[in-house]
Amino acid sequence: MRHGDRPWDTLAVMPRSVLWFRRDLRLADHPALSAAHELGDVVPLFVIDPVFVRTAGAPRLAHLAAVLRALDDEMGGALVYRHGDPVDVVPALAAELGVDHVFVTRDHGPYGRARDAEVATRLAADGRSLRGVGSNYLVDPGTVTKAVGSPYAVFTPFSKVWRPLAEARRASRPATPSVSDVSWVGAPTVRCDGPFDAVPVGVALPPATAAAAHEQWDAFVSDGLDDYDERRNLPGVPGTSRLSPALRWGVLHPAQLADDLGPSRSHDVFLSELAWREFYADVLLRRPDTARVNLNPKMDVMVVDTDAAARVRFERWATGTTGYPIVDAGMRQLVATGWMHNRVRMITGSFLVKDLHLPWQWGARHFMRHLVDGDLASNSHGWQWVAGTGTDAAPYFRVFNPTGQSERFDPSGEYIRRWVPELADVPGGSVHQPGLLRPDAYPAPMVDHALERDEALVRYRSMGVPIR
DNA sequence: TTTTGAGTTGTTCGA
DNA sequence: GTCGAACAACTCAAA
Repeated sequence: MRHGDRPWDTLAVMPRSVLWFRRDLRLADHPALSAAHELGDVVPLFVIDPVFVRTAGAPRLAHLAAVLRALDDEMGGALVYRHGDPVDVVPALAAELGVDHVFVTRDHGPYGRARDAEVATRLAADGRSLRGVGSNYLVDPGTVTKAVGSPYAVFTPFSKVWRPLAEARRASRPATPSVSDVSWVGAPTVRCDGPFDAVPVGVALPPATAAAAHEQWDAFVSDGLDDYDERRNLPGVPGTSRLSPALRWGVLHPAQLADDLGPSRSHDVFLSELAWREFYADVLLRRPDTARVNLNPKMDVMVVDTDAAARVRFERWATGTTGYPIVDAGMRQLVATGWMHNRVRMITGSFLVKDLHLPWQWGARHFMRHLVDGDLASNSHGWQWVAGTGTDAAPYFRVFNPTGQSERFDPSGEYIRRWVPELADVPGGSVHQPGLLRPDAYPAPMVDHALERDEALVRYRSMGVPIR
């Protein structure tokens, strides 16, 4: 928008508030929207924050752009985009519009909380307010505590407290105003431009519209959810909902998924996965530094490799040329599509930490750059779980065997053949055996798993301190 | 107050 | 091939 160009002056109605969208890119089941709507006409805003654009890979940006386009369409093209640091942009827009309130869904991440605190301060200096309503979770991070008030560091006790709270949240939520009831006050002269328009889209992205996400969920509920317990671990079959990107951006709220869950074992396992997401958000809220450092400080003395040779090993891992088919398949699926099956996230993660002896932070950063569903809390603590530095109560000697995992969870080799095309002709189960595969076309295993497993155990034992 | 038992996702070895 | 033990020892709630 050019300086001095004030489209608001020509509007027939005066907006009463701004709804600043961040990770809540939907119109249904949206408490902040409901609250804003009660005050009157709403200006919907999305701020293109250079901090995000800088750190996000192409599929991530492309998916976000598609989601925003879909949301904008639902609002009849009213969505207002602004570029820049929200700390400057949001108070400036509120002043320009003369609105007293900026509504948001509360953000519980380290960056989001610091940003929102600063925005709130700036708005308050002007006599305006930032009003946080609702969250992207069934239970707000920070609510689940032990009897003494301290947070949980182990999942199972957390989830026992979480479940009834989640059910209460699911059962009681504000009515969603119908889209036609909301008076969006947009500005047609303010277009989405800049980095988003230049995003190359060469991969199949997750559903961007709320309708498509709901359709995908309904399809999963009718065909998949009942077998979730068994099939979720098989990367070669569509046994998961694949809705993590929709949850990441708030195209769906987890309450909408929980609505359809019953008492069966498989449904319960799915609810547990939602609980894990909320557990990790809770841990990161209470320990914002654990996106970078070990949750368990006793693990800080653990020796990891960071020299030039380590960087070379990291490159082979990142490019999917380790010579371990299941690892390479996963790493290539990640880069090609912006998504990786969860079972394979664990296998590739374990390989980076325990076979290559690299810092989990290197793997976490790579995942965050590429994952369309990349969520700081789930990603950081998923990695810490694999590395044995985080919330896992199990001892350190749990080391994944990439070949064994491959044989167990991709027995037919279907997943491997899909993502490692040079092995497409290798028949049946022989596709799991590294070192015996097309030596002309496929790399030999870069390390010997048995040796590196021993090396990892030696390093853990040599810390000379209790593990926890 | 102290003790006890279970804890997302594992592997290997030896009987 | 299947099965239990060993790996080694923290957190948390219930008894």
